[in-house]
Amino acid sequence: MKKHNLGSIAIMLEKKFQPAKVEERIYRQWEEAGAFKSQADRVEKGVKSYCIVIPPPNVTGSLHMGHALNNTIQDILARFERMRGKDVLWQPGMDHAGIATQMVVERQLAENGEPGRREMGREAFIERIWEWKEQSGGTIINQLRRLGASCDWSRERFTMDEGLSKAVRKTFVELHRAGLIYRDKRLVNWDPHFQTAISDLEVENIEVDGHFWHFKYPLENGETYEFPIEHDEDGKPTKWETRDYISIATTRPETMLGDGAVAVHPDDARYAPIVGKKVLLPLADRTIPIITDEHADPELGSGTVKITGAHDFNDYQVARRNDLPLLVIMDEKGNMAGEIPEKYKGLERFEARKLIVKDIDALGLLIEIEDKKVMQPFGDRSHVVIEPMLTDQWYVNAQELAKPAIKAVESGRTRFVPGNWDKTYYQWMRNIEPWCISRQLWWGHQIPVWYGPDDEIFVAYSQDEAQKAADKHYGKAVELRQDEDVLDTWFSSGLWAFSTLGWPDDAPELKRYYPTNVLVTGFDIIFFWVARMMMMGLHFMDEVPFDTVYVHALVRDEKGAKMSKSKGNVMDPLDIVDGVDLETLVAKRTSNMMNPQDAKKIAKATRKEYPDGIPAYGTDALRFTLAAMAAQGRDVRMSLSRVEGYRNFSTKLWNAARFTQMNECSRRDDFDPASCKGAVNRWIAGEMERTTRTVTEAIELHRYNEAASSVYGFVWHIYCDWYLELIKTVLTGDDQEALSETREMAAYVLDQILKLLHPFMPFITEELWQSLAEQGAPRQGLLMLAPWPSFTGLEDAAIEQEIDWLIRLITEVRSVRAEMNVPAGAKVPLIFTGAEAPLIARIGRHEETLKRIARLESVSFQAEIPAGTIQIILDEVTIAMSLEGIIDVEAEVSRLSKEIDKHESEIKKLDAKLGNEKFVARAPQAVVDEQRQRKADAGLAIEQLQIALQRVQSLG
RNA sequence: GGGCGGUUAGCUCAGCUGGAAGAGCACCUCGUUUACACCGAGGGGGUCGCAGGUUCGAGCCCUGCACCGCCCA
Repeated sequence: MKKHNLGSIAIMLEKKFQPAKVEERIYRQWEEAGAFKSQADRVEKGVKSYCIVIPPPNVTGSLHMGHALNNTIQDILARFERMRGKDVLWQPGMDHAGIATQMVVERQLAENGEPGRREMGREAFIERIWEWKEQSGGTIINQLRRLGASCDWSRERFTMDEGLSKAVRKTFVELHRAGLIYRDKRLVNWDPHFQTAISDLEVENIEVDGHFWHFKYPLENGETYEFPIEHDEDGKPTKWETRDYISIATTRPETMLGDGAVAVHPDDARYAPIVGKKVLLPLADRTIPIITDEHADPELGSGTVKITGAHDFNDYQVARRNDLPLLVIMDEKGNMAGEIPEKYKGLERFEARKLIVKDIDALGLLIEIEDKKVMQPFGDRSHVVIEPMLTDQWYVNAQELAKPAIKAVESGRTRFVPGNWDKTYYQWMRNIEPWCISRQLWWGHQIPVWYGPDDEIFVAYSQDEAQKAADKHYGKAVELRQDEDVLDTWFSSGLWAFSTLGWPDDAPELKRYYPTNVLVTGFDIIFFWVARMMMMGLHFMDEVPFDTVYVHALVRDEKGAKMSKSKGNVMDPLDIVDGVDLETLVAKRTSNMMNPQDAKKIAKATRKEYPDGIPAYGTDALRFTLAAMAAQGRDVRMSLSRVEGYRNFSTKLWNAARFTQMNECSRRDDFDPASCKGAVNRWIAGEMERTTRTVTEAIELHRYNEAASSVYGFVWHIYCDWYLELIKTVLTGDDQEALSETREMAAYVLDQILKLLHPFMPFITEELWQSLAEQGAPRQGLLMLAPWPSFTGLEDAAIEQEIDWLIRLITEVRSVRAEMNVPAGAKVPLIFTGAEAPLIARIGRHEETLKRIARLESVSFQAEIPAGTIQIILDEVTIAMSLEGIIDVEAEVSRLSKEIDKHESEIKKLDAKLGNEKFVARAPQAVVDEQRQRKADAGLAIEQLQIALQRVQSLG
């Protein structure tokens, strides 16, 4: 390497970017500079605000690929808008995750052999959770820092904070006063493990191998009827049998003890004779009626359905319609209870099932057991079978709140990107059910409801206030007890977009940042969260919480499978950043498994897929991969080869910077790219303008993949492949004027590249920005806070055409050399024929470069094509390469013939088009002209190629 | 059953308003040229799922079908 005098301060860049060495330092610099901070008090004219609220990760959570994608996109937007001069607030925080957190701490207590939650009591347990939160909660927040997330951490919020809790209480009280929160007894999804109600959304319906048990329910008093058992072609019964029972089928035999009726379809003729009669419910020793209801499907099984109103959602509707009793036959643990025979009381529900089937069989009433796939509901946290249960709970009238929320999207006040997600939103919102908000947990916002001695309800902001109201109501001091339940975590998350900004207080942030600009989220929580924020935001703020909801894809594994612990295909984003050895990876994937029996299989697959573990690629490579793959409306398949490719890209950029450094490409403060005289410099200025525009527009439109690939292509295939190659002659030449212009331009363009790339690759760009500061004019500050580039007027069609021609020429020469197996070191003469003055001048401008890059011995002009040469046809000129002694005539004939074929088939296609009168008549003139021009060009090329062909053939 | 999406190079995917089928990776050949082998140069590779239709013209618009995925019931 040639030594340059760079002065005493400049230290040559290392050969490669080393993320592990740099990332932490850079992040600290940003934080120390206060670069992430929003400035609600900034009053300069024209400074616009830009706000994103983070989808609050769960306090128990740790970073997965979904978070990495979600937060990379948010960070791209935050950094982009910050550089565009906006006052950006990216509001971070976490939610308290009622069930999950309680579960974690309870498990910890059990592992330590400490007293359980109930033994220690509510207050002590909650204290314990806070302790846990301080020590090990929120690991995800630090992991987000590793991703480079530029959140305003000084404003971090937690849904259990005092401020947010105040917001929750106010919301509850006001909705209650408005009649939009009420208490009701309905069927809920009951989780027998956690012993709490959960929402529909926390229930996963999974298809499992189950059974259809067919029982006989005998008719009361031994009555009989004729039941058709054979039919003719028209479906008319031809044979009957006498039955003294009705046949029912169930997937859940244990619920039969709670049956209130047997239903048949009103049009089902088979059962018409016995409708209204009663059957004797086996084991339970009571009778139940045979009723008609549309719910019974004549096609399914025997066409009858037993109705257990208190333990099935469909049956519940039937029971209500038909005024049937709702018999609760299980307790909160899922054990049999209530008005049932003694022998079943206290039995666990699946034990009870076995016994009941056995007992029915013993009575001779079991007809058959059919194998059947059944959809079974499971708690998404507890993984136990969810039990529909009839309980008293608090509800939000979601139907009412949904009305304005639907309207807001219909009218475009909030817009989904990509647009088709609004259908999902509508579908959910228009069929919304009452929202059960109470949870039988301890961790969360305790419901601000107090009960008097006679269960009179007092809803208030505080105990004091409730007490006052109660004392007034009763006319004396009474003892109140607060509702023991807490609110659904999503109740507080629903307020997130404004509670984090200070509501209900009159905070400056609320005024400045609400409504927020964009919400970035995965489609899986449109229901959970987006819908609820829309409802709450519109109700309490009278304004939508965000203008745009950008819905990104799910991150899947390389094969397209959803990442999950149980499949053992989870990839930890930080393992891609930092690298991980095989044993650690295997251990991670096989620990704390729900199905430990899968561990072996998963370990084996992991060893096979990553025999050497995963190398460290750094944060920038991961982020760029996610951005480049985040095309709208598509899932992201995480592929390490893509990450590797983008890691290579960062190395490429790094080395381009090294190159400029070695060549003393120093920045000049007042440099104006429009001032350049050199053709190559003017050309790169135009390309830079185009790329800047594309990247800017693409980010604005949330086309992250397009922005990423545009800047990628510019850096690698324009700046590195061509620009830096084309300027090498100037850099080593002695034209001082051209040299300084070129050095300044090279440095200038690199600076713009760093800016354009910064939102995607914040670390390497900031590092280079600072390293290159040592050379040339002093930096004003961090790249993170540097202004986003914007150019006009640098594009020049003539220059573009010139450099494009030069590039095509070089490519042609290289291609011929490769095909003719000209040794890489061999320099050959190049002879132009048919070149007119402007072209000769153009060639003159690039002669040195041309000779260097195309490995030419000389460039000359002649009237005739010399013998013993190979010809290249480029537009109107024929270019001869003198390859005396090394021409492979056969290869050349085949090369030229192939070229001719290509043009001929092109002409054929064009002829077909142009020969079509309708095309000529109806297509736009410009299109027709273009086709004609193309045909002319192809014809000319063929002519020249044929001449070349003849010459070569004459050699052989 | 209802809804949404997908099917383009060996793989992963772009392709926006209909007007010359693209990228990355992989593959083949060559290569110590003043940044980079995590590199450079050159090259091969496509019935755009199938069948109709609209249009001067369809990967793109319409209809039907097949297969795959997701959500809801």
